[in-house]
Amino acid sequence: MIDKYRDLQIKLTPQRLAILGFLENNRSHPSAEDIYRAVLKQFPTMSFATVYNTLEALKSKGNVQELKIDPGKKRYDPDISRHHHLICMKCKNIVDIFKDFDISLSEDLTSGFDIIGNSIEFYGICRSCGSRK
Amino acid sequence: MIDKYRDLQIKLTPQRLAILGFLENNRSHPSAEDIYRAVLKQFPTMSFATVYNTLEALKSKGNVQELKIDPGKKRYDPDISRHHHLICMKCKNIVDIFKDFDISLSEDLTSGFDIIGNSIEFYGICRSCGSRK
DNA sequence: GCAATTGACAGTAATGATTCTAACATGATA
DNA sequence: TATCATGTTAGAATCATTACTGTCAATTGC
Repeated sequence: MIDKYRDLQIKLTPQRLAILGFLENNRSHPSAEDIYRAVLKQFPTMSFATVYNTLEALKSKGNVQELKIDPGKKRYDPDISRHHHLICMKCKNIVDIFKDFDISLSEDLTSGFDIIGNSIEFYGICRSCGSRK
Repeated sequence: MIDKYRDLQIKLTPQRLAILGFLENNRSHPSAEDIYRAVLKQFPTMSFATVYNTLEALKSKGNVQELKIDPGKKRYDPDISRHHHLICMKCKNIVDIFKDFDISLSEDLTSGFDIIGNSIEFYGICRSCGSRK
């Protein structure tokens, strides 16, 4: 576990390992609060500051990506491979979409921007929200 | 001006007309505060509540769309035609991209969601931020 | 035309997410 | 061991947003 994250080049404290452990293989795209709540069980003194600090460290090392999908709160995705998201407009559940789309921009559309990347979000209603009415 | 917005089916008060006037042909994707500041010149008693209420009314009538691009604050786009956005990762400037991409999802990728729409964001560095270093 | 209802307004309070701060603890290094 | 950098913590501060309240103006039914 420790070996796995050694190349992150950040100090691996117990709190950070707990956060990393919670994020590992986590497909739920948790918010800072979700992470806080989960890690609180192991570390009752955990504070939000530590969660945010750790997320910031992981983000800057490119080990976690911040999702802007949910207005009002950030959500975090430990899967940094290229993929897209599908979000339920009712319950805000997010699922991953692994498919490549060709959406390159021709020079005349970039307004002089240096393009670095893109992301695609799909919106809809998930099965359980749809069947609830 | 009034005629133009009559079909909105909302009461057209002077404050609302000022907001509508500011939004008309506005390509800056303003935040609630941008709108508040702009309209404050005409209506020194304007309050944030009125800005948010009006935006909510316009949104529910489908006359404005809320952008989730900028984490920490919502931004609003009076252009409701289908288009995408390119955002500067430094200054958060947003420019419109008018181009159609074919990004439909095949049935096996939807996880049972009823798909309603999608949006594409491009990320990069705008000319002035790039030349600043 | 006149009360009653509705909707909008401004101001303010409350909330929720995030960031900041200062004190303390810990670990690595010399 | 002493020093230094970094991480943790609790709480305060901040920012965007939402909710609430009393007031007022426009609109409706009579």
